[in-house]
Amino acid sequence: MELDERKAKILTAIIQNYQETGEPVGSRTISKLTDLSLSSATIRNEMADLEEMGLIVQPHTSAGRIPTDKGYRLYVDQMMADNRREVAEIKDLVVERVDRVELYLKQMAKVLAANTNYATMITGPSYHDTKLKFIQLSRVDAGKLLAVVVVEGNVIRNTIFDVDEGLTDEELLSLNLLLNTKLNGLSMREINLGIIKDIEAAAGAHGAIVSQVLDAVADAIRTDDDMQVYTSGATNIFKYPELSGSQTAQDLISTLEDKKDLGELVRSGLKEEAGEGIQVYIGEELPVAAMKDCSVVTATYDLGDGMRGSIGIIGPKRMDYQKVVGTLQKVMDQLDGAYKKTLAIGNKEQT
Amino acid sequence: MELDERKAKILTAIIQNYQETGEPVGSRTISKLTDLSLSSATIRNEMADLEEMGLIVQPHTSAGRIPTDKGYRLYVDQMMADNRREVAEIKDLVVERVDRVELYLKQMAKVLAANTNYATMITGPSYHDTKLKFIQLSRVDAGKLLAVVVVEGNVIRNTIFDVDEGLTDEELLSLNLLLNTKLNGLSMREINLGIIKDIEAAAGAHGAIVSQVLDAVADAIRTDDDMQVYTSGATNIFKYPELSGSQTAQDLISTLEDKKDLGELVRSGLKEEAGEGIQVYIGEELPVAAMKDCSVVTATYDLGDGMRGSIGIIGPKRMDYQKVVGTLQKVMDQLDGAYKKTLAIGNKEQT
DNA sequence: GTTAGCACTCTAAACAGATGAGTGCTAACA
DNA sequence: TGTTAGCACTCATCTGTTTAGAGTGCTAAC
Repeated sequence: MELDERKAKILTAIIQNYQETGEPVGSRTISKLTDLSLSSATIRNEMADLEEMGLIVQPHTSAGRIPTDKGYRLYVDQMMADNRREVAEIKDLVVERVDRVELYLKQMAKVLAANTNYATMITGPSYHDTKLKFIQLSRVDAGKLLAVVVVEGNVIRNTIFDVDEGLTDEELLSLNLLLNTKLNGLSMREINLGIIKDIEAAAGAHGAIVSQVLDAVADAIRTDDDMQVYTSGATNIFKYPELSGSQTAQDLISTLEDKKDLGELVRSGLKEEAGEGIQVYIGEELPVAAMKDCSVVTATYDLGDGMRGSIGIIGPKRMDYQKVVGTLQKVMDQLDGAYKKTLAIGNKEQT
Repeated sequence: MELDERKAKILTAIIQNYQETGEPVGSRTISKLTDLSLSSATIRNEMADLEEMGLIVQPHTSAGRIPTDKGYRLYVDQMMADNRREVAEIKDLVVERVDRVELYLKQMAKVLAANTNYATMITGPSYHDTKLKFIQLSRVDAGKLLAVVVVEGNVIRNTIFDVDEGLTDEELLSLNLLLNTKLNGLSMREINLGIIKDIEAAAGAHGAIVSQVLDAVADAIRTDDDMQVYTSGATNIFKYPELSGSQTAQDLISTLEDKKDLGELVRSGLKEEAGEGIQVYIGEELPVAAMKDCSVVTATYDLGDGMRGSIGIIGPKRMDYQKVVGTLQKVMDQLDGAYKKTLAIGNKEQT
């Protein structure tokens, strides 16, 4: 069986109507809705075909049809490109006084959730490819050092750690100088054994302490919870009856609260960098069981300086894919390198 | 009407049975449950009295009775002290490698939620009374300074801020020295205009920069979101049918996600330091409308060094007050100054 | 003061039609 | 050959009714 243009139109109409109403859509509705000017009987014949092809199903006899995962997949892959709707301006994208990427992302999650009416998640960037900008060791207590690390994007990390040997103030000063000279501009990934050896040698008598320091630096850069995930708008799922059925809602909210699965989900999307970076997962395609009634659209953002992470929007299968993809696309465009600018403005306001 | 001992026993029995089952409890049940060996008819008479006193109600005619807010209040205030049950050991209180109070509290929230089966929230400590331990200014970019502030408890805060004047390395060094000398051991609250003037004078030519720096320090100490609130176990509310009724659940989860109301709620509790610091809010007593079907038990923790905040446990009105209060009491005992010890261990493991 | 007995109330569950949306099929039509 | 009108059929949903059971309040007896 082949999907001719008329069938495609009908499928699109079903998907779009179901998206709005959440109710199975019948042949009469389609007959009136489309500009095909066909009777409901004809539509019925076509719908029978579409059902045979596995693109739509009836929840029960004598009910209208709803799209299957396969139907959505077809829709997303082929039909959406055609009539790309102009995306409404994103409101409330007021990002004020942000001197930390984390806050920026949190705000972004909130704004996206408010704009789309779906749940959103954003993973914090991984800092492995981010360049070191500044390292500062200071003594806090006797035997306790504070390491402050600033990386590109003015992201600040710090740890307190113990050192075995005592250091004089002068030694600390020269160690600081040494570290900054040797490491400045390098990313964590680029710091290899050779460089470490180099620094140890240069540190002379206190070479032993270097590895301790570098460990602490690595520790500081690695975000606290391995990878941070910010979620927002979890309660939006209550807006969709098919999701707020007790068990589903519970599992979903749990998943969103837990955030562990989410990181996993998004990370897997990060690897395959196909297309324009926006990916759509529909129902069973998702690796997380709790989400089998959902669709997730993910995108990879790049704040510049190697700060890359991803954004996911979680909604019912009947989510407005066009709007979501469009919004995400738009946000990505805005985000692309935009952080630095915002940062600059933010800092100016702050003083 | 007076509440004699028998009535009290019956009220207690009703509350405890309702706590377990969540169903209105009838006279027969009480008759069998208590050791009063009274017939259901007698119990009925007593229950009619209790109802008249406003301590219990029938959801509808021909249903059993459930406690009112007033009934719970009486129970919590008077009857709980008597037979304080021995609290089960708190499991999973594994606090590993924590060098930040924030993480510690997050873990604590999780553990409490898992142990009680209620939702929990913990507010981060306010640092206004915490003593400054160490301040470090460093130049990151031209015209951009990084201020790192360490307070008691090894809590580290930082900001990047712009300065108008250029500073030489020597000037920066002496400014650092000056700040540490003048401010060490003081809390934010203790830094008054006199001290600021003092420092400005001592800074000489660069006196103007001092206020900028102090602003930044204050900014750094103030936690990012004014006051941080960590929540956990929000989905536990689905375990209680009377809360998971669509609208209530939605509002509640929203409230927990939003966290703003929570801070308010807990903050108000912080002021009145009555009793042993543990307070119980029942239903309408709560200032947050979304929580009118809930009870909240709050406690104030003190990690030492002025780091004080509070823990709240949110559950249905029929929550196990004894267990919750007991658990909270226990956690408070463990927490009392325990953070420092944990911190020390954590740091040792880390190196 | 306590208890047994009984009539009464009200909820929840179970059941039975009635309704109507929607289908599939067939036959007629262009 | 594709399209349409008509019709019988299905089934979820709604509505009203019945039934069972839990629990009460009251009264009268102990």
